[in-house]
Amino acid sequence: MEGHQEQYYPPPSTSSSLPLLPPHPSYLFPSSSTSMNPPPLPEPHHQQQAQLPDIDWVSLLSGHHDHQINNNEPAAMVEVNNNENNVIEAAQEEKGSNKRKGGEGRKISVMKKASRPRFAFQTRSADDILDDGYRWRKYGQKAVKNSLYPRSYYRCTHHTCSVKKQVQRLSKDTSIVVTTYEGVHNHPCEKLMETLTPLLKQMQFLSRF
DNA sequence: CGAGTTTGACCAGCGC
DNA sequence: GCGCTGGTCAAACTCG
Repeated sequence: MEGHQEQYYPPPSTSSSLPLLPPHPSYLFPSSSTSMNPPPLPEPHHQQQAQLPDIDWVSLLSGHHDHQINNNEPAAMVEVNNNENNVIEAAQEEKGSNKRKGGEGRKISVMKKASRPRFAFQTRSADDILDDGYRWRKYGQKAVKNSLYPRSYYRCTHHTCSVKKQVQRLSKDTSIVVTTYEGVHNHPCEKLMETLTPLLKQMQFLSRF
């Protein structure tokens, strides 16, 4: 686990009743529909403790399933802050020249994985896919050990954006969907722009008077 | 026909 | 070294 620094939301030591929210688009956009209802915020920490089953967050975030979190409190949200470096772009360039399935490309993607911030959070939803305002393309699905439900892998469809997310439903509580975001979008959210553009125009119009 | 999804194959990392 | 597992690729397929 070198190069990883895990942060928990909320931090185990805090007594605040509301969790800190990571800068994540799902908190800006409605889920599961195009309505403007508030997005599904994580429940307060004490409620999480009472209701949610144990989740192997380390496994979720690191892709490794044998580790355990020492802290006994289940986290509502976990951020893994890695050192941001420029491996990503270098990797993408090299990836383009690599036509082989797996192989070197795989090695590069692992480097990428170790260098990007990741946020995991869970929501209660009947739908696996949260409508977070961005467009995603599914590129894989895998059966996961100790889980009845497969894990789905998505990539942001924006051509300059390499953000990924994993979506998995908990087998212990099938109403809970765990979403792990990897990376940060380098472009505005399409739905946010769609929503705000007419408002901004109206504001500009009104500000003339 | 283009964009997105499905799915089997491949590879790397890790534990034993 | 081997087997297991997670993550990714890419051809085939589906859908609007």
